[in-house]
Amino acid sequence: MLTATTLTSMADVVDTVNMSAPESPRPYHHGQLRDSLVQAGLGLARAGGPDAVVLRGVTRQAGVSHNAAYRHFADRDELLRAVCERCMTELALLMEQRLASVRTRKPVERAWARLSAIGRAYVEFATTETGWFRTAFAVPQTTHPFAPGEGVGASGLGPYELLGAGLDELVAAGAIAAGRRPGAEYAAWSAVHGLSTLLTDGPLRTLPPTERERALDVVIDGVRRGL
Amino acid sequence: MLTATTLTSMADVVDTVNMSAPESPRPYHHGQLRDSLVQAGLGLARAGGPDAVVLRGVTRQAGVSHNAAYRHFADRDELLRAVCERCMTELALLMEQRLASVRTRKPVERAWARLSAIGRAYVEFATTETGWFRTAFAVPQTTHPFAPGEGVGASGLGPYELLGAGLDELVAAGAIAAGRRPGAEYAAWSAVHGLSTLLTDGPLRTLPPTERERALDVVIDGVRRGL
DNA sequence: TGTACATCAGTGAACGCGCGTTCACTGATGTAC
DNA sequence: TGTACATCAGTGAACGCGCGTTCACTGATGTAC
Repeated sequence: MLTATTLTSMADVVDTVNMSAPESPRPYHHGQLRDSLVQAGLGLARAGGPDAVVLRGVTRQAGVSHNAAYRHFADRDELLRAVCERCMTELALLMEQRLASVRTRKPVERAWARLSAIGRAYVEFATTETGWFRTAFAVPQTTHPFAPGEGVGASGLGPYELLGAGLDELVAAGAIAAGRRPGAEYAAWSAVHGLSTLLTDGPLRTLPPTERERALDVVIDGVRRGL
Repeated sequence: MLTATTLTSMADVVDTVNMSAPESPRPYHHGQLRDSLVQAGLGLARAGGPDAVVLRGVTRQAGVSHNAAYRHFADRDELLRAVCERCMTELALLMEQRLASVRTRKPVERAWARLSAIGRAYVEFATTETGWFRTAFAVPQTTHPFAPGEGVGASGLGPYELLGAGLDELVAAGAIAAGRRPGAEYAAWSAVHGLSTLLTDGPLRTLPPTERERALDVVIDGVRRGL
């Protein structure tokens, strides 16, 4: 059940929404307002992070009166939740995309390359789509995090499950001992998530690109050695 | 130049500010309003994070009209910056405190224990003082991050320098090869920072305490093995 | 030591902003007969 | 096939909130003579 588009095509969708609104005077009944509002929210999140996802903003972009949103969302939180989930999906999609381009065939080498791709995609997403990255993790506190089946990519797996699968592959390929598998998510995930937040909102946000690359190499290598 | 108090005493200070305001009718000239405002900001940050540090809030708590703040800060950002720095100081102080209680004498063992203490203090701060932790890293974007001498603890070192010193000790003690030292901050810092944010604002925020401990162990162990 | 006066540190009222949310409403749609 | 009517999906005006910031002001302080 893939509803979100890929990274590149997403920009087009958002632009389309922006541009078509003033052109053709929409009929009284919008038809797919809910989708349009989430789409608009995605655009706002991309540029300004979770705080930019406001009811009046999305309705404005959809060319509709502000309280029309209440026909589709109970309140702002419900809208934000929907947008957060889509951001998570975008992350999953990028991870899948980067995973798919791993060419190596040798099992052990391949398993490591895939884990590395997962981690690098994560950091890539954070640095190139900072607004979405921040939004993906800004789920309203009332929400139970990571309900199964939410924010999943084309494979039906979310970012967290993709990481888990990557670690499983490592064991299956004999790259790491099965005894090292339990809890490995914590180490790997913490490392890439930490680097991501340090580079985007944190004290490393002014790091020049070459140094960013170096930091990424060190972190990915650290995870591998740590396992 | 140690201005901030320790973790435990800080609560008392904030409470004192809260309670003394209505009791004694303050003279027209406050005397140390700037300090009081930052102190109040620290209290707000503790409970509600960076967004809670608002001009009208700190002046309210200091028992002063809202625009009195403009005698001491150019705008809200300047106030927030001051509060952020104090939060960073609190983090440094906790790290120093936990470092000081490392008893082991054997050099190699001691160096590892000290690095572990640094990492654990970091995560402890994030989970027990979440508001301060979030605020410490919410420095307004206009600020250059980590200007030297800012947010330092009693030793004159900030959190980042403390970590660097810990890694240096590891080399000095012969616990790790000197060749592994460059860039090691990135790996270690990313790991503990990532776990901290996942546990506080992220998808791991609902993890039960015992599982949190386990995650922390895995991450700290992963850093050590990674080095 | 006394006094005029500049300077400093507060006050209180007001403005404008954008927001979430509610209200009574109206136009469009679909369904039962 | 035609029509009454319930239901759905929008509209537009309004409320209240808390915020940052500015304005003209006033009380307190300190300093030059």
